[in-house]
Amino acid sequence: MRIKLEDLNSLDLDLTFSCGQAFRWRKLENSWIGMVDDVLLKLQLENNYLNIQSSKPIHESRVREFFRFDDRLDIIIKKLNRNKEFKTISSSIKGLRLLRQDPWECLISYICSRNCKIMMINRMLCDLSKNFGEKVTWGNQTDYCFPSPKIISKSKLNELSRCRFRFGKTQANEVREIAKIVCSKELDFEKVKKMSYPEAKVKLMSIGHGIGNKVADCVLLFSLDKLESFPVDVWIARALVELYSQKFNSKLIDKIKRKQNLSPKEYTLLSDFGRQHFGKYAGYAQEYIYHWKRLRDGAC
DNA sequence: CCCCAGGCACATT
DNA sequence: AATGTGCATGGG
Repeated sequence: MRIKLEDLNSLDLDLTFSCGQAFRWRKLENSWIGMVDDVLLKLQLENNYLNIQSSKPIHESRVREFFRFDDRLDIIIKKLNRNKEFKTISSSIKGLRLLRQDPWECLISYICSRNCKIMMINRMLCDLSKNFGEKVTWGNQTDYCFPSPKIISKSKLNELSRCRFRFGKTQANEVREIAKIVCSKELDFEKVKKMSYPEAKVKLMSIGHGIGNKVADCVLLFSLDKLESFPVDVWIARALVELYSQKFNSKLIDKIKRKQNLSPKEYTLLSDFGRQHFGKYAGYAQEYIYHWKRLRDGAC
């Protein structure tokens, strides 16, 4: 199968899969390999086409949904470019798309992301999949489905904590507790998806077990269609200081430069700034700024 | 050996 | 409401 792209700037696979939004995709020569639902995909760009090979049939509409091809990237970037600081950034980053990920996998991914390097996040999620997910083999490629909430909820803490979590059994327990809450439908992603951004964020944060401001905003942006979400991590905070220093007081700026943790109020101040500044596509701006700042400061 | 990484929960002030 | 601390892995 192949999907015709709007133009050459509407998709860059390297940027989209290595910018730190999704964690289990891998590059093999000229293509990217990973899972969508229980299907193993091999993706390749060729001129204006996205070529898709899959371990079993997958509908084109599902791939379009995953890549958010319903978002007109050219129009979104054009709107964001009215901000002159952003225009400079976006001029060097073409074809970075937000993905529409599975909310359950996305939530666990960002639980694992806390205070952790991206390389280690990748590994934790691959450990989880390899140890608890269903194996998929296709030719000489092997991958694993992300384990269901049910499987994780019934796992033993000792086995779960073999997945090399940043905070060991404490974090394994968080993952398992969240799995139980998802199984019980106390957290129903389809319902959260229908809520407004503020309502949805309150709902996610009410769960606890490691879901704070940052984790909630990432899940809302990357899997629950809340494109106005503007997650603030250390990189975004530093980028905002660099780009818009005149907008913040010197105490906050100093705190960010010293790499001290932000209070909930300070988080909200920065996230609200992003939203007010960039509007309903603030999340796209966030991801471009995140990638730009990391590249600039030589993050690995 | 040192450092610190897409934070959060909880105790203390 | 702000600040401090435990969490406890593993790569550079």
